[in-house]
Amino acid sequence: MDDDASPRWLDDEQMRSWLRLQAVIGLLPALLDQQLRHDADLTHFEYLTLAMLSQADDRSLRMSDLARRTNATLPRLSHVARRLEDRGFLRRGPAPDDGRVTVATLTEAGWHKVVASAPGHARTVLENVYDDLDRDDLHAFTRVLDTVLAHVDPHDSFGLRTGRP
Amino acid sequence: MDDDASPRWLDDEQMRSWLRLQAVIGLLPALLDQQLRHDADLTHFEYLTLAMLSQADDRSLRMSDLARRTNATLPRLSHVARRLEDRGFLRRGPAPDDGRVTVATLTEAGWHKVVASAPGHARTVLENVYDDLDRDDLHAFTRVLDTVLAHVDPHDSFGLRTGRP
DNA sequence: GCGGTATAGTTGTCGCGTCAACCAATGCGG
DNA sequence: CCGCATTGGTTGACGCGACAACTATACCGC
Repeated sequence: MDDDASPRWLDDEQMRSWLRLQAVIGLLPALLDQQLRHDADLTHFEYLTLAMLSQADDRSLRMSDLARRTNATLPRLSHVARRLEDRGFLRRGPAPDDGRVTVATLTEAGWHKVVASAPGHARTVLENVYDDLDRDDLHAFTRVLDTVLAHVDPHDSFGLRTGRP
Repeated sequence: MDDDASPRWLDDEQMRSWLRLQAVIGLLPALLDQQLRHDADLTHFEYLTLAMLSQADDRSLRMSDLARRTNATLPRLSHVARRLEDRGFLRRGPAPDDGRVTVATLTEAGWHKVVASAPGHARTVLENVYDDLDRDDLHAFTRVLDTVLAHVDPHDSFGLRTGRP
């Protein structure tokens, strides 16, 4: 199956690191999801959707832009948007200038929901990831993530790597 | 909802890092899944299951142990094991000493499947994560992951933090 | 301004994972 | 030994996300 002529393997240090990375990738999202479900009755992705809207101009975004910022496919976002709309957290309407476009707008209830949920979410992130990292750790970590991102997100879909100092 | 009295927030550096970590967590698993699905017709989790069995004594493990090593719930593993058994990659049978226990054993076909898929998987991991990290990056990365793991995996379910040098 | 193509979203179907209910075997207190 | 709780696994129902098919609007050449 498309085997390389000279199959390489991870050395001991890389394997040690890889096992840990897999554990973090497996456990951290579940933890964030749990916290938000329990405290705010929101999926992490639902929270992310509302949070992105809350930071946008007029608290509104085109579905496509929202999908890009949340790293979601358009169908996925469409489903989630319907549920969030049913719960009264956002509205969807056609764009005046382009009839194909749908713009999602955060409602007042949605805004309050984000404001109420954000601190608990931030607290979870800080406690689990950043509280025990000193500045050197933090910088090294970010630099490594940037290196990885260059491969995993070659087209810079998130717009994260453009402003590297 | 259970707000702390003094809500904290991520500073700029932490936020920069967090956005990148989220991107990696969102994109890397999808990438590994794609590669294995395409090249080996296996889910990343199916591959992990077979790989763990391949490293165990007699290429056999109790379902509970296998679940722990793959970070899966028992129901999830049970479903996957049925599919893998249907495809002839593993067998399940009762344990002689304890009638409640089921032991999963890798078949010859399953062994060959792992051997055939492993190089492509390793190659993907190396190219996307480790090839561009020098030794200092690697060590710093592992250290940070260990720090994070101490929070997200407090009970050391993976048995990764016991042997830290 | 009319056909053809590209773009933006939505809807339906299917597969996987979670949760709860369930079944089977063990161990243990009397 | 005999309830009865505990442990190990499986099964079924439901929900979310991926993929494909579909609708509708806009753009483009002529």
